[in-house]
Amino acid sequence: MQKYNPQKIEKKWQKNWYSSGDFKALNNSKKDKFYLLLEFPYPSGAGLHVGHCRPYIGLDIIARKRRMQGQNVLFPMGFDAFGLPTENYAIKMGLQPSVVTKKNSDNFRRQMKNLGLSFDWSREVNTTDPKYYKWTQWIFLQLFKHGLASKESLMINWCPKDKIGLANEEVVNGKCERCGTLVEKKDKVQWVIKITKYADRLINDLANVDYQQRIKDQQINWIGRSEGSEIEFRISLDSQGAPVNDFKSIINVFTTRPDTIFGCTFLVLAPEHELVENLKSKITNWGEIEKYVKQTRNKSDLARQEQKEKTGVELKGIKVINPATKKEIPVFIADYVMLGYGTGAIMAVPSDDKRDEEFSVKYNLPIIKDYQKAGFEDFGKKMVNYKLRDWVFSRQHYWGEPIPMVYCEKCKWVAVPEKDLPVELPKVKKYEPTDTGESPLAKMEKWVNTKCPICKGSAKRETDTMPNWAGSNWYYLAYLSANSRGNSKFKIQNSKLVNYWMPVDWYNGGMEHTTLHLLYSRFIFKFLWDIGVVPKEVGSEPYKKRTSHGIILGEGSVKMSKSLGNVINPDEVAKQFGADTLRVYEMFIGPFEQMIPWDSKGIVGARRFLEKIYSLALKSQLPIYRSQINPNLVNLLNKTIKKVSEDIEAMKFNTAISAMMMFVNEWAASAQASASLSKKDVQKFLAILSPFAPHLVAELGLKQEIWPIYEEVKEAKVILVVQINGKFRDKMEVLANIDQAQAEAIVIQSDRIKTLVGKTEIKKIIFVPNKLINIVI
RNA sequence: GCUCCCGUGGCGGAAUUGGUAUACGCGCAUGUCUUAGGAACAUGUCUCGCAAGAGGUAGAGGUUCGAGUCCUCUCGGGAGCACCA
Repeated sequence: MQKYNPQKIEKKWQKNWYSSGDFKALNNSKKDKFYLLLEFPYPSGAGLHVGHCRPYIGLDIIARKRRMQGQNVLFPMGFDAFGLPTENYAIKMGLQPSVVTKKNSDNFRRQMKNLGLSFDWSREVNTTDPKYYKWTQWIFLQLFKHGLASKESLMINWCPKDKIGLANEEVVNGKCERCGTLVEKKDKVQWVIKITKYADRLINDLANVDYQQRIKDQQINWIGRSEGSEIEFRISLDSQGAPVNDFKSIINVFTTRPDTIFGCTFLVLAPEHELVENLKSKITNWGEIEKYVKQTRNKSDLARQEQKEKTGVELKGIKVINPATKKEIPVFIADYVMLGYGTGAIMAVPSDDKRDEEFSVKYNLPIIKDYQKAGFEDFGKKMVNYKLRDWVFSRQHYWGEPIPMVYCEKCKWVAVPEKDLPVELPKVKKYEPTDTGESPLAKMEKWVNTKCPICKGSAKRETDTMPNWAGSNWYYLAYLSANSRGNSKFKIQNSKLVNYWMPVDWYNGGMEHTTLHLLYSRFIFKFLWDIGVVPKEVGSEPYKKRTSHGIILGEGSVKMSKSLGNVINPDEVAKQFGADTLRVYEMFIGPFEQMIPWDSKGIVGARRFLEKIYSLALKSQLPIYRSQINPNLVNLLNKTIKKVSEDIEAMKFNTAISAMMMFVNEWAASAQASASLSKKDVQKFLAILSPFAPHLVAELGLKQEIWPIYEEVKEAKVILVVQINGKFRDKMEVLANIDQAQAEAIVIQSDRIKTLVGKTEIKKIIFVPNKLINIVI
């Protein structure tokens, strides 16, 4: 008998699939469409590791099954290749980033093919292709034209190591999401996109999509909508005792608890609040105030969060009137109040708020514990606040999409005309980031100096580039019109294709993108829908369903990382055990959505399973194993078909495989006794196995790639569990569908039950048809 | 601090609506084939007990004929958010 040799058969079938275009999706078809999407990777120099492969294999199984079920499946792949690591690597090696990108994507593609993944490679996209980013820039122009992109001066998060500005979403615990460096605050003029205008829709429309609950929760939490009131506090007297009546004399606070207004005994402003500067002339302790404000500005966000004790300074000479009690109360600045949230000012209610209480205790301020709340729920002006910030969209680096804007002294910021897109990245010799926070493109005078599209006077190009999240905002639309590698003529406005394919039926990606790419791309899709680029009937949500996989950890449950040297390369696993073994093992290792440690010993189980199938399938072609059919095995096959069909859709790949293992164990036992399966049934089993181990099944000769239909098994006899007082005592085979009286009669006659019950009185008998009988004594 | 998730053998983990706890795999043990090896094959593998039986899903209570599953509390682990007013 031949030995299972995956290395040989896998190469053969991969060559066959990828040259024949087996996985091509049709842009029009009578079949049902099914758009299955995976987050496209950033092609790093390190290549794929086994953690990347987990979602690829999982979704590949779904794609292959749906094709067998007769659907027109679009399962595309591409590369999101702009970004810092490539730029840094290119700088180090003295290469052009585009050269590095090509090399890395080629390697990623090779590795994916090595796993037998059924991507439609004819639709591959790459975000760094000028034909692609032409449309990324086009979207930016639309945002600008609709007033959703503007250049603003603001305090941004600045990573001193990467020398780049960061969006709020890219700061994790006060540190740069990418490199972990402590983030600084920097005053900069930046392009900002008004995602906050979509905050409510981004929350509300979650009701209409099928996302895992943890994903919805995280997005809702991030957007952080809270309803409350804005309340005006008037400044009562200046330091000279004269009334102040100009606009500066009002302090607006935001509160979610207007009903606690009677308990408000002081106000607190964020130290950076503009009113502090405006009230300078009235403040008697200005020196002290100035010092505190300076201290706050120098503090990092993390240091501000970590400090345990509350600090602050009273604005002496300033008092405000509590609009409910009409009493004069003092005003403080303190760094526990943030400028970025609400109005940057709060009414402190020490009786109801822990933080205010701490502050009151420290500075000896009155705490009123007993006051009227009822009837004041609507005090002030109703207002909604969000934690979500607008999206800082400028990056001071080379390897990104140029922002297609021109600055003219006369006409100010002017959009590059659409016909002039793409604004291509110029080839530069030096593209190191600068300490001044200026983009490396700024030094390219030839490129920077241009003409104003409006007045034709001299003008300068924007030299900042877009963040690495820009290209992934619309890539699911790019796949629709992509036709072949490097030659795609993308068109974003293609209502026929968009109508046919969108929305994406099922989208899987990492949890780490929930408040980044996933949120951003939902926002951009809604915008494209609003301006009519996406047909109305498609709806304003790009993804119908979103799932997330768990990451794979190294052995001993530590993170797999280059620095720990515990990264497992799928190429090596495939070389040693075969790609099918790797596929089966990664799916069997544990629940798909759960974090799981890699176990190099466990792989052999998957390999043994496939070897067993290989030899059983070959044996089953021998006449001796055909002569006798084992009906129990046929029943089990049908149950297995049902289980595997359901489990794949629920992403319970681990239990699907365990069901197939049980079946194979029974099959092997049956074959030992020379009773086996019909040719047709062997084909059925190979069919349900094929999404998991496609090479092996192809080698064993699956005749028709059709997903088998489960045949309901009508069992004549069932196993009835017998309990006494809820404890398992016995089981017996009885005819199916017998009633309680019949069951009782049979059970009572059993010697075992007779002795156990003895002479004790039977109080009650619980009967669950075809399942269980419980005697209560 | 708030929100969510999770605690089952030596290990990864199974267990429709509450109904035989530990499926499946790894590891381990014994044996077989083999010059040898194991990524081969066979059998066994929660605890106590010779057995009958008893106990057992982090701990303590509760609901129920019956609880890994539902409720309450405690302990432990993980994730997300965070002076968010």
